[in-house]
Amino acid sequence: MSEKPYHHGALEAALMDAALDFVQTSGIEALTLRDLARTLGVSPSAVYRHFPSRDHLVSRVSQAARESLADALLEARNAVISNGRAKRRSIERFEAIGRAYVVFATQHPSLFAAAFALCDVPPAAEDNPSAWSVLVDSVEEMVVSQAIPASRRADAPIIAWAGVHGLANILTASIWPKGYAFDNEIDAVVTGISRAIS
Amino acid sequence: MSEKPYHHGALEAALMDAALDFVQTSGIEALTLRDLARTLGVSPSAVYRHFPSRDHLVSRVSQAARESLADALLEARNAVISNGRAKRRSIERFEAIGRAYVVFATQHPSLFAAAFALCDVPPAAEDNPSAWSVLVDSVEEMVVSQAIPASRRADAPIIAWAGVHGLANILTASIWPKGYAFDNEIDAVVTGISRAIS
DNA sequence: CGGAATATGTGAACACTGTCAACATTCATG
DNA sequence: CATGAATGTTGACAGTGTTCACATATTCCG
Repeated sequence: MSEKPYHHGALEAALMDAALDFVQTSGIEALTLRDLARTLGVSPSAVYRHFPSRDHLVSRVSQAARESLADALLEARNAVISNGRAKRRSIERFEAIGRAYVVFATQHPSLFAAAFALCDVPPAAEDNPSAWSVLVDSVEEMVVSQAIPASRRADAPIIAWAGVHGLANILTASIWPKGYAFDNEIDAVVTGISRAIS
Repeated sequence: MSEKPYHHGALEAALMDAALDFVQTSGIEALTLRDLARTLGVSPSAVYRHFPSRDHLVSRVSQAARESLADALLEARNAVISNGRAKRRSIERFEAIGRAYVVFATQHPSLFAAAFALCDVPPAAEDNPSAWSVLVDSVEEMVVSQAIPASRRADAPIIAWAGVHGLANILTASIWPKGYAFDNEIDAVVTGISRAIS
């Protein structure tokens, strides 16, 4: 029945959860240590027992966002029902990943922005491979299934990432030329990427 | 000989200049009204005689950055020496624009980031067409010279913008998979875009 | 010309932020 | 049980955007 135990018990995890919630609704730059502490019923300086600075907290949130994105990509890849040959299946998976990337950005714009917000605190060394390696693996699958020539093995991931990342940024940055509809252009870019790496 | 005239004379222009200088070296989020006022030898609240809020100032800086970018694109386009046919020339111009986009971003990363920093204050209605219309015009030139099929007229600008914008963001956001060199990938993406819209 | 209206700059305040040092409380481990 | 480590609090500091009352210069009109 103790109303307020002196120790929270799991502040670090609670901070991460609350921070992620807040970022999704208000954007990462609006995230405030004092707000966070307030909603958790905790003093502002308590945060410093778990994060050396606000930037470190933001960096962890950013990392979590990247993992969310990677999960969404993998899920989309695995959701592809493929009754065709390996060649066609590899292409369908690749395009599903590309679409999922842009869809994730439009459905969770603040999270997506947070995922790639450049923070002063560098992310942990081996942290971003996840989404990247999903892409690289998908390209490799296309190579072995002979959907694309092996000579494109190196460049294809960059080309693909640039395409979907650019479209995602354009769509979420409210810089959008009039007269273009979202879904049509997702298709245009994804199929364009497929042509580019064929 | 008056050491400090009460009125600055051209504060608004001076503010814009100083702000642009500052942004190029320190990034737009580090820009501070008080710093700005300090370097201009002026009181912080003087800024409010020319900009309703910091966000409006930032919005103007962002707009100026976009104009810089558009200028760089046009310059690159016009620098193409074309002794070939119209068809080949249109492609060379198009690719020069694409390269210039990415090069601008890598040479002025803070300015590029500022150009597309989403600010709470919406940019003036017809402000971003410039860079966009350079691209659209270039695509149109390729269509009339029959370098690309007319059926791609609508999608080509989006595909191209997504590609170079994505690469530019990836290169400047310090999210760069190891083992890839900048220049090689600029080439890979630009030529990839050309294939995508052919 | 001269005075009034207007434009521009100043100073002091307000609420807010991240951060830190000193102190309080609880937990864990000998 | 006692002692040190872990965790949370309080109060402060400098710095921020913003506003309000006031000071000064410029412009404009009779």
